[in-house]
Amino acid sequence: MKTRKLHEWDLSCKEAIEIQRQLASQVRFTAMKKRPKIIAGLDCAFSKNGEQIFASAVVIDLSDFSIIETATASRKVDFPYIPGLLSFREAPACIDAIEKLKNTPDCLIVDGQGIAHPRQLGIASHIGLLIEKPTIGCAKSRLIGTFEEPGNKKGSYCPLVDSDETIGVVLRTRTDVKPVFVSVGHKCMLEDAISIILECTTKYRIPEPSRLAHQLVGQAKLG
DNA sequence: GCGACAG
DNA sequence: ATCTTGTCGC
Repeated sequence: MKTRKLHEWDLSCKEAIEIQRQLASQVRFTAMKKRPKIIAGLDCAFSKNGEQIFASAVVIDLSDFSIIETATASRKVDFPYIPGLLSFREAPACIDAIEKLKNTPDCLIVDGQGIAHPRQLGIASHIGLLIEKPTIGCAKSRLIGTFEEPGNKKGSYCPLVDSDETIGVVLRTRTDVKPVFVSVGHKCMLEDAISIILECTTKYRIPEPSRLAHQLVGQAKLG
């Protein structure tokens, strides 16, 4: 699928932060029109020496979780890992993989935060703006915000709060298993994000699209 | 200055 | 993210 170029990627931290501030105002929180049928998962991995980054996208049919299409890409790493600036390190490779997809998913789940970010522009939101499609951030740990421990049953969740605002939820995707951090990426509402993540989660803690993308990128990294 | 800090 | 095997438990 097509993506658009919103800015350069060869940036200093200061420039990257300024771009995040500018892009954050473009994020939209609109209700998802229809229940998504085709969903994609995205994930990255790095070579042992840390010089190469790999990204993979897996498109699945939500009705039966069958894989419709997959794509992988790799390139040289050119930005360090800095909390809050993750997208400048991983998004370029992700975009490469996304551009190889022939199908256009109704929604894309990204490994990381959406608006639950210091400047409301986590990697899920950033990628959402680049592809102009609904995106959801599903992270395995917290970046910012405070929260109470959700009930231990699958489906229970607690708000993730920052400055008196609900920026996401801490969601239990499996009974008695560590919860995940879900936040809106772009073009959807928190309620959409929660239901979609739960709908995509079956046997494991991580939603199926993301889990499959993780497996695939692990393969791509090997050879 | 100290502690926190997606992947 | 990455370095890494077996092992306890349902």
